[in-house]
Amino acid sequence: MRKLTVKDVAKEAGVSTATVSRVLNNSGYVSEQVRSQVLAVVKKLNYQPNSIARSLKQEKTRSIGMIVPDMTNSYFMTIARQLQRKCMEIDYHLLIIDSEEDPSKELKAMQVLMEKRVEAIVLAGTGGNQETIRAMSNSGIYILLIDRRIEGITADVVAENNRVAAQEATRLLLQHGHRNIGIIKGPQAIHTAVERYAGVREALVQAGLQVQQDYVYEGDYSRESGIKAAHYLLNLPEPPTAIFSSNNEMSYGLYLGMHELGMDLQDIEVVSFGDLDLSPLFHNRLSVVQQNPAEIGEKAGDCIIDRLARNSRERITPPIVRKY
Amino acid sequence: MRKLTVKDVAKEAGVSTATVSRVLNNSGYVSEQVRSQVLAVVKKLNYQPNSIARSLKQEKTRSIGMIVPDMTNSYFMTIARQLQRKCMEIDYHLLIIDSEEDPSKELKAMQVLMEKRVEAIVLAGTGGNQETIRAMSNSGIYILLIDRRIEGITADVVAENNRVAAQEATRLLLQHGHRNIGIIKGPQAIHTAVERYAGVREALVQAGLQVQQDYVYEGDYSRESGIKAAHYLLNLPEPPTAIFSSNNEMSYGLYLGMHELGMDLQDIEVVSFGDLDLSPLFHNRLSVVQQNPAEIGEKAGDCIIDRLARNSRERITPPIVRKY
DNA sequence: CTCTCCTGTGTAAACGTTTACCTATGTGTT
DNA sequence: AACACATAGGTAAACGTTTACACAGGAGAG
Repeated sequence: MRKLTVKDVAKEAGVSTATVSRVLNNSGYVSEQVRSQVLAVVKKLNYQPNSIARSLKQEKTRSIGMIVPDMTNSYFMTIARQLQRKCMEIDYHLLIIDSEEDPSKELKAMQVLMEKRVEAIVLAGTGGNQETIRAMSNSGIYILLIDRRIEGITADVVAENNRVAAQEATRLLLQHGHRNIGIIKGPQAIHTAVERYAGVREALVQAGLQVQQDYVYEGDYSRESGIKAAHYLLNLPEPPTAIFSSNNEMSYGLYLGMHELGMDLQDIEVVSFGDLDLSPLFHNRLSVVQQNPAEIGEKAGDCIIDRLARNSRERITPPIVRKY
Repeated sequence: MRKLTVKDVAKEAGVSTATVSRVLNNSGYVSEQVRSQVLAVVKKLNYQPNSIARSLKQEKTRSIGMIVPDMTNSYFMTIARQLQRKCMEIDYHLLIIDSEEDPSKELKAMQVLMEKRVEAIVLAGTGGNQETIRAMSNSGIYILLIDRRIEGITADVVAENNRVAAQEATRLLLQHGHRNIGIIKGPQAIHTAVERYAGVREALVQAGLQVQQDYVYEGDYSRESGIKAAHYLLNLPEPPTAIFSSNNEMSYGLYLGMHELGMDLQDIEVVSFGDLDLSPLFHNRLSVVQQNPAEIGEKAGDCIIDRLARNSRERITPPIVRKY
């Protein structure tokens, strides 16, 4: 029950291994006669080429790596799915690793991907490991940042325009007459969190208000921190009448916290970055900034294909920065 | 900027490639002197071994494949995360592919994994491809079914006891006095759906009731089908006073549907398989069957390690069927 | 009729590792 | 002194592909 090799096929078909390879790869010249003969044998023996050997010889692994900060978050996995589809189309495969928002795990992941000789890395980073990222980029591997920019790294980026979106979300609250707005911001190591917070501040300043630090709570994008934020903000002497929440997990936490406090969910107007399941049920008092992960995945795939197509190596182009 | 090989390291360190390899793998004898010398060179040149070449020579890829029916579903990805952790521990990596609940994509995925020479496949199947699965299993690769059994396939399975859980969930509704219970069941090609439906029926029969087909709606585990189910069940001449929903996505749909119909969410008592985000907010009228994906991932990892540890190949043991 | 070029096929050398086998020391035991 | 055995390290052959090169026959051009 040993695995078959190209030699077995060659022998059975009465040709050389070179010919078998040519048939399998549609390369070089091979007569129609022999071609079908070989294919018949392949089918008969149920031969499956060893892609490891192929990769070694061709010095191409036909694989790309992806590092996400939370594998259980459907936002990132929607990106991943779209990317995987694109990869499949060009016969590549996607190797997904979860960094769990932990820079040291991220580092490990990058090393693994390097050893696996992936041809590109799609990275939604934790914000750390700048030196390693730079080193890898210099060593020739294509690095594409998604969702989050990373400070000090110049590379292609596919991301949403968090700042403008946050501005608009904030303006919505202002238009509804709120002047006392609570802010649940994300961890300031993460680019999206910084951008969103900046957007909120800008909108407030434009409206002639100033940001009161008392009304800002820094969470870590987790549900638990949303609960804490709720307890903090809603127990202020003069609680906010509206809250901006920087991501959906924290918004879940916010609602859970309100529930713990015995409040009616409608007591506060909320605007959340990222959709919530069941959000339609809250629609009178909840607005969300719709994100479009599928589109990010799509565009990331295009970037990758673009780069891999031109056999790379030669050009040292300035990074293309794409914002959507 | 060519990639370094073991030869480069050997030359630089003034030793043979064999010695370098021995150092890197902690195998065979090598003096402390030479060892540190080699390691210094490795560090200095920033050499990274090519795991492709290693895999080829060793005929081990140190990789395992996983096929899930929905990559964006946090249930499966929680399993995946746990599994990936386990894999990392033993220096394996996990290759995750999304079948999107589509048997033909599943087939493609299996072929890719075979060519990649993964050492095991963890499969949450679509219910199809029995012949291929059998063939692969016969060809020596270890196949571990998770979450869902597959008809006609004998293999190790790590799954929850859906039937008993569904029974208990149903009994809860019965205890609350409901006699008119709507059922949203899942696609009958999928094992979990069959089991859950069976559990519900059993509980009803035990209570001396009989299943009325009018009150059973077959969805496809998607949110949309949950919405349709709501419209169907709640527009019956005599609508149910309680509903059993076979998975969480359909439960989301159910609530969205109720909302569309202008109903109060509290009008109906619901028991759902699989937790919902924000479910605490509904607690008076919603109960959920808590699932434990992390535990499934954990146990699946154990199975894999177990099997890989004994160098396999020799034993033809009867499959271990594990139910949790 | 010769020269060139296209077609079809085989031979063997890579790709970058690991490892079986060999040789050479030293060290302790009898 | 003779032997066994542990230590240390080199040589070269694999692993399963792809592909550069070589060669041969046939066709078309001059």
